[in-house]
Amino acid sequence: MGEGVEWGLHCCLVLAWLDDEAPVSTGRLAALFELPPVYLKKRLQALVRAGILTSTPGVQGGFRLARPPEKITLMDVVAAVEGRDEAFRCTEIRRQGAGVEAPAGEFARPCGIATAMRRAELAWRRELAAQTLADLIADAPAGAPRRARRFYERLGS
Amino acid sequence: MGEGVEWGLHCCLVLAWLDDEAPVSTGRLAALFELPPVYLKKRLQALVRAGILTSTPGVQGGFRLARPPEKITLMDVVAAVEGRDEAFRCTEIRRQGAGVEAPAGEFARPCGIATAMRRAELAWRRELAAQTLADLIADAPAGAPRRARRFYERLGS
DNA sequence: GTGGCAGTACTCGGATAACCTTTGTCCGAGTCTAAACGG
DNA sequence: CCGTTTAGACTCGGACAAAGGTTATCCGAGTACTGCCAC
Repeated sequence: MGEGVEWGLHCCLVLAWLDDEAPVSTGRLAALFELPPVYLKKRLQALVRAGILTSTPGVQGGFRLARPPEKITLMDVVAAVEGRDEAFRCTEIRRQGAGVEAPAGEFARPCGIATAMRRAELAWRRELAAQTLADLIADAPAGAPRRARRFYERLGS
Repeated sequence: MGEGVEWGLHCCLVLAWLDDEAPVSTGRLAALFELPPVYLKKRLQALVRAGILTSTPGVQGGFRLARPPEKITLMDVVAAVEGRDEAFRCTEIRRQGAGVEAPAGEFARPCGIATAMRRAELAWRRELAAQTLADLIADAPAGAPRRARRFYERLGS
């Protein structure tokens, strides 16, 4: 899994901490975590396409959360950054080789291996969908949001 | 996730179907699914290193299951092929940027994001560990094992 | 005829290239600010 | 002094290279079979 997921989640968390007063630019977000600014922007654009963030162009522009944190699940962010297709991809090799002699009806039911892998991946998705940004905010250390705000305001000077 | 997982699982299933009469060579396994033989061998070697398969060199050599199918979980195969490290890797970016001003004790507890991601991944692993090769055998179509054996024997001619 | 032996063919194992996804970077389109100018 | 205009600078957005990982391949070490030879 790419590092963009970690970046996206932390950025969303910071955006929630900053209380949506004004859009936060890529440079400011990158400075908050010492990340490469331009590449971070590329990843945030994926979140914009998924409808998790909204972007406002122009000077004083930037990103902000499109929904309240309670309405954004970790699954949303992961799917936006990493893609919506499943990790395990069944290529139906059971039909090749020895499978070409099988009656066609045998492939009506999905491959058992694909089913098992999909079941596991579904458990993963379910767990991710059960956690929202609001839950992360609740579990975060108490001082972190305040420190982020102070750091952000000092950044403007 | 690489395609080697699908290949490895199907090969393990075939090895179980063939009843462990004799080692099955890479070429035979590749023919059973029309896969590139040499690259398939590379992936099976990973299963050997993990102790899931045993390999016997020499003519008439090949691979066989190291344990009965009830003792081989999908998690074992996936971990052997794909690696044992977690998909989400926390790089502790919370300590960078605004985090450098935080008191050291704040980082005693693990990052909430990493915890949430780990929880989801644990659910995935738990689901994979709950399914064994024997379960896949039970759910497979009845005719498939017999057809695999016939195809395999005709391959020797 | 039978036991031993050497040759041979076939197998796994690890080291070696090609392709592709991911990572990282750049420049153009659009927008708000702010200063300058005229009334 | 105030409204308008115009230049500027900063932002996002998508198109463009470089790197690491995965995919695919080749050659070397080892083993069992097979045919041959000696006894």
